[in-house]
Amino acid sequence: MARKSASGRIGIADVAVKAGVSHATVSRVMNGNFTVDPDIAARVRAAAAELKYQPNPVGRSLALGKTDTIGIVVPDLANPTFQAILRGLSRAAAQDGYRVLIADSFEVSSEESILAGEARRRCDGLVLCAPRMSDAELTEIAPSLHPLVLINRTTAAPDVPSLVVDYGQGVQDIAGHLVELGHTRLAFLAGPPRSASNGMRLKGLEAFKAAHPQVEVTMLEGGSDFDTGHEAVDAVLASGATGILAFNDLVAMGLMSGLHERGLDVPGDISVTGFDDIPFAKYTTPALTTAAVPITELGEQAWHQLRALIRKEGNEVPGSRFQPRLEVRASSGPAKAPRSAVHG
Amino acid sequence: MARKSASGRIGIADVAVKAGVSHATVSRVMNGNFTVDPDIAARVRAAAAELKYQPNPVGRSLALGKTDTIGIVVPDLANPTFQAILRGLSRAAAQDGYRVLIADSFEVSSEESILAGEARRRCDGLVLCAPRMSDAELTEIAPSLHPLVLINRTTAAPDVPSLVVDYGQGVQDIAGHLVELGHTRLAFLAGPPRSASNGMRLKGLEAFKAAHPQVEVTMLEGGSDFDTGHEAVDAVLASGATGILAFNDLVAMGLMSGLHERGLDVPGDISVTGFDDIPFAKYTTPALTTAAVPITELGEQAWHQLRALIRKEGNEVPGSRFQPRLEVRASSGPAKAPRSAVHG
DNA sequence: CCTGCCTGAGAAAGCGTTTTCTCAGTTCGC
DNA sequence: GCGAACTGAGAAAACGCTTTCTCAGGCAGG
Repeated sequence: MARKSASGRIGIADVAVKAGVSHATVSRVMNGNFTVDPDIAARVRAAAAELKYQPNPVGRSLALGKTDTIGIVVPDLANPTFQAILRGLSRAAAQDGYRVLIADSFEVSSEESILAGEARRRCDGLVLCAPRMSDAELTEIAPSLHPLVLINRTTAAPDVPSLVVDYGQGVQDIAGHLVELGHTRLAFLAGPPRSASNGMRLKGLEAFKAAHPQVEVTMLEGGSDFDTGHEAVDAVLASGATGILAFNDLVAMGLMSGLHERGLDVPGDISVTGFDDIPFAKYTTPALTTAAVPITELGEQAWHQLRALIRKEGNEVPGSRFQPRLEVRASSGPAKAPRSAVHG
Repeated sequence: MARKSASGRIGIADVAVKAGVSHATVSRVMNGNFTVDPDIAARVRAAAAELKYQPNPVGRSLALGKTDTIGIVVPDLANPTFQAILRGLSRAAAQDGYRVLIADSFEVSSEESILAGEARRRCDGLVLCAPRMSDAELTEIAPSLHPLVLINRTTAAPDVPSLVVDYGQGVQDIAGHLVELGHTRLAFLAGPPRSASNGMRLKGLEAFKAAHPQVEVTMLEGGSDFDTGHEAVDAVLASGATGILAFNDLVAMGLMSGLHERGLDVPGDISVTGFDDIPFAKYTTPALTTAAVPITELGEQAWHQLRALIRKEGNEVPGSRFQPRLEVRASSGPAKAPRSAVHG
């Protein structure tokens, strides 16, 4: 049976004695160093195969100073957006032989920076996903986290590319779409107050209001999940708006569900729009009008940026801006003509 | 400025010289070893704080022989079920100070075992999620992966707890529910052939058929996502069944969407049921009747089992069986009386 | 035939920790 | 007051690997 070294596992030393060479030589063979005599190399490979030797990555990492692992910290692993980013990131990184370590901060922003630091130390680089921490804190810790890439957040710290979705433009597109359909009273069902992406939406709406003074836009407090939307029915109806911009698709779905329970028709009575275009959006009844965000691609891009940083490629650090694409489906329709105030 | 050792980062050696002690002493202080003179300990702590010293986890891992990290390999990170398991696992592990490394096999079963091995070597333990590999292969590699816990799969290999959802019982519950509603012609929209959980459902249905000879159950080929359900409309209608058991909620949603496009009413014309009770299920129109699987809890339990293994607690390795809970909602209703065979 | 270059492999020095081993310096008991 | 037990901290080994350093041996050139 395979002999074991002091510890339980087979190590480079075992292969070395079996092949009758030094561990240095085994290492050379395993790493494709061609300064080894072919015969000896073959002997080593045979020994390694027979022993089923697999180099210990921890020892390797220590010697090489790299782990072939990157970290990602997200505020909430339950959020489909972050799941999609994780997926894109993981897939792209895997293609280059990197693994990903996840850290979920559960929306407690005070933990974020510790979590990020810990994750970073175990990895070769870090992706910080829509961090909830303050700008000051972010700028402060950013240098210690390098190589670092930011998603949906920017910072003054140097050498930190950031990939951001242009939520501001997205809501303007949606609002414009609703206005074209004849809606003059809109309502925005906002997201979590600390969310930077919510802030961007609000700014976008301000711009929209400035450009369309004739349109009334009511702001409603909200959140980011189904229940938020479901519970917002009363507030939405009270606003008198006929076109609702929900913070995201989840909220929109919750809202549609709530409206349906009240016997209201979407889009007959009220038009509802989402944001993100999560996979489910196509399959709601009615199918949800939303702004599609190429979110998986975002994760993929995050890896590419991070990879450039890790490899110290001189590429100036650009970051990118992603434009949402308006996806018109069945949940938005012509504004109800005031006269046809059908009850039910 | 903080002096740096040969490498870029501050190490234990830097703290040692700053505090005027040996690195051994610094290590002792950092690890709460009380055989150090309080004055010296204070000096060390001050130096560490001033230098913002954080121990390098890789060096630590090598010395300690543990990484405080566990791995999980999933067949498809896009699948809500695996996302939920990951979430539960990650949360539970984090509470004990463990991080999780993810590996996505993208449904290519040939890669699974390599992926699992690689992940395992970097971690203290592994969770294998519904692996697609053959029983033989699983049994073969299981010992080399220990500590290992299996989800939705069992193996003959010893010391491998496995957590499985009783899908067989679940489908029987759903079928029973439909029969109670008066349905006598059912159809099962199956999942991926290689999926073990699909196999369990099939077995459950066999048992059901044996117990209810008067009920006709048609088997239809399928898959595990929306599109599968959406494309299955024709096959479903052709079967003449009035009660459809979809492989999971996603398939059910796709199917409902397709039926809706054909102008058919759910549950008026056809009852549709799902499986899993993903968060979206409550918010479809109509809300989806399904079998709720406590999936996040599954991830949590997986961690507890794995933890016991890592800590070598003698607990006999039980594994657990999770019973789905029938969740009756609006998508299932009384079977249409045969006379009212409305066309379209 | 001797010097010098070159090839190839072993010895050894890291990588950054923890931990055992060792040994000064104290304290205690007799 | 002297050896024994004890305390506390430095030296060194260990963890498993990579890589530089070193050096023996082979070969060509003068």
